[in-house]
Amino acid sequence: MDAEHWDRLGALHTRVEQELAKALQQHHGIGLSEYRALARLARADDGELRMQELADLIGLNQSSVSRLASRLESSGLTRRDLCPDDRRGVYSVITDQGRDVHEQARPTYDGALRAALDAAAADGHLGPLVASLRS
Amino acid sequence: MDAEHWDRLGALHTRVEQELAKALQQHHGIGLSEYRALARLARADDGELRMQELADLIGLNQSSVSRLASRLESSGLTRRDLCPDDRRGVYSVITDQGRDVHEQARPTYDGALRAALDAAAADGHLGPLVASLRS
DNA sequence: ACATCACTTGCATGCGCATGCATTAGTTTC
DNA sequence: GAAACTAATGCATGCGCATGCAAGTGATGT
Repeated sequence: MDAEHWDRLGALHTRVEQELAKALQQHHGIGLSEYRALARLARADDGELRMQELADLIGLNQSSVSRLASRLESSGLTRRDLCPDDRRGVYSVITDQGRDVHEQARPTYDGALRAALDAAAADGHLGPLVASLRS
Repeated sequence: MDAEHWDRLGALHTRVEQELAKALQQHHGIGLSEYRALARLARADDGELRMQELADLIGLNQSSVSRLASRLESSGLTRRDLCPDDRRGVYSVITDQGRDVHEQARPTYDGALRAALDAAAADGHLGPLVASLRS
């Protein structure tokens, strides 16, 4: 895995993420980070996670997650809940509406992922890489 | 390759790219896109590429590349050159100083890539993925 | 003339870094 | 032991930056 191969992987990543983002934005009005946060919350116990946990799980830093939670909150997809035993802590909790949006968006996401990978596999430059990832 | 695997690949990508960016910024005062543009220009014929070519090669928008070229230009690493036979076109051309910076930065980039991948390989969650990429 | 192409520019968005505020934990002092 | 200081932790906010999209500018071709 040299710089050349990493470049190709980056190209693949960029393309696929762009397609995923476009599909989610178009069909559900949410971004990629929003979707991933909802997905993590949906499978968490009680649908809630501490901010920093969420940050680690979706690979964003703490401040980005704070703003992300604000966006989700103002869309009614999550709410904030104070941690009872440590009043510094805040839970981000998925709402019923958030679960609905996630349920509806999941097939969009999965489908767009398959489509994007298929398209990349047909690309002469990226095809072999995709094939090796799928094996 | 389902959503779960794609998530892991994204996590790996994010981590490694961050390390690469940090290393380049710290040791050479340039960002990742700047480095990649220099690398592409350095190996192009006469060290020059049309804007759109460069955009395709590094996976950025054409408008982003226009701004990227501006940044490189104001740092003296590239210059713009009008295309003689098609006056709509603009070449971005690497300067001697740009080649120097690229030569100096390349080992930093390659070393940071190796280090980041080694670190990820040691991670229980990402290790298998890195191993499969390296095979 | 009109459409197209290559690039630039205005604008909005999402991100990371540095910082600040509130809370908690640990340590010293009396 | 209680009060007071000093970190350390969890999150929010100000700021700047790179990016994408959409509209604009100028050159080319038909």
